[in-house]
Amino acid sequence: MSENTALPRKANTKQKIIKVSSKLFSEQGYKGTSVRKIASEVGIRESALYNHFKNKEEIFLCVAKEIFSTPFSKDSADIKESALRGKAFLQKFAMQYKLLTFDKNNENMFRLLMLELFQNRELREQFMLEFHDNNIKMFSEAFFIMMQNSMIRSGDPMMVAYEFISTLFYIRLQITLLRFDNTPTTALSTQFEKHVEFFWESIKL
Amino acid sequence: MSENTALPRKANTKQKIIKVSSKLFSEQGYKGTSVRKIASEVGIRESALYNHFKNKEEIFLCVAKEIFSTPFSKDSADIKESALRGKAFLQKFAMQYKLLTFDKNNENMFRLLMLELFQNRELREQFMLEFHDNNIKMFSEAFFIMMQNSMIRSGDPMMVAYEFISTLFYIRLQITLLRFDNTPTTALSTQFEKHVEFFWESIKL
DNA sequence: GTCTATATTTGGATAGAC
DNA sequence: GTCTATCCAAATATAGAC
Repeated sequence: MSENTALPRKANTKQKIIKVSSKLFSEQGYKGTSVRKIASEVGIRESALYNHFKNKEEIFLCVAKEIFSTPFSKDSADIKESALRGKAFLQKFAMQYKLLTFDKNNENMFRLLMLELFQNRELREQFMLEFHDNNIKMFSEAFFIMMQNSMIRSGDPMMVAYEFISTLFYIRLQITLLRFDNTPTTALSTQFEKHVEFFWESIKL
Repeated sequence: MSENTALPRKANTKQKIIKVSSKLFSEQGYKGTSVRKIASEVGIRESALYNHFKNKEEIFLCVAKEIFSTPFSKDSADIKESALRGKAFLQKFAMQYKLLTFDKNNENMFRLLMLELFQNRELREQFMLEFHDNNIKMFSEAFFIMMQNSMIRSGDPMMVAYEFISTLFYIRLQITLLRFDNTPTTALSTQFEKHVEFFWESIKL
């Protein structure tokens, strides 16, 4: 067997640090996670950590970068086309949202975001931008098109977007909270679908 | 002037500690707030703090108690009556919710709740109960009554309750985030009202 | 790149005088 | 109830040998 069958070991210490930190930060928060704990869980001494990162802050920033690296494809090019599919468009988005909610890695990053939201101004601004503004913008466009095509009742497209998104976020927060305590989320597992159903009934013509 | 014109001074040290801690915890979180900072802001030595509280944890618990002491009157006795008022009932609740959102003290407690939500299991459970379950229960009742009286389209009352509450929460979170950075909330100031408008249009018969 | 050793700071908490 | 003094533990970070 060649020496890199599984992992290149040494060269990947940095990756391992990121992975471990990612887990710890998302469970205990920034203040609650000590460099000691990170090092010990990685299996090296604290001093060795500083060969890979300047300080604790830099480790955090490296981890935090991943929070907003969501693989949501929002090609505003084909929004027009997608919007014409009406309910199916909403369903597709809600399903992607659901997948993210239950994806282990995205779940951790979402938890980290919530944990540090009020501790980190930059995180707040990015949250507003990526979680809110961008989605509002996209859905405003979509709902506007639906209105033009008499698929839904007319009104302020941005308002409709706001209503649609807010509930998705709330469901995600609730599920993430329950899962953190290993509480079953069965009652909520179909909430995303139900939301789309209810919402479409509310706006369709 | 008698000696208790303004404040009884000594006897109220405990109250001052609670007030100061309340502010600090809600800004920096539990870990981010040191007993040193609390004592210094109160104007006493750390050791003196321990005459009033056993330890830091006890101070926090004392502060945290206030989080759920919301003065929401939910006399389930007059729910029946209130529900019959339909839209006005939703408006009234939304306005109370709005007041809480902008009330300085409630704002701090809400921020503290969000800050420690993923750090404190008991807080999570209380959040689920007080912020979610109780409201869902009340609104389920109310919407059920409205359905029976053909005021709104029929469906699962709990689902309708969920949709109504989730957006309120989202608005509150967003406003609290903005205000933490002293960002103007003008764009959101009427969001509660708009939500009720949109929502009522969605369900009314 | 990792280790041992150590510097330095900060934080929670107690003892005992007043 | 508050103060001074002090203790102890934990945490971030660096120096220098291997």
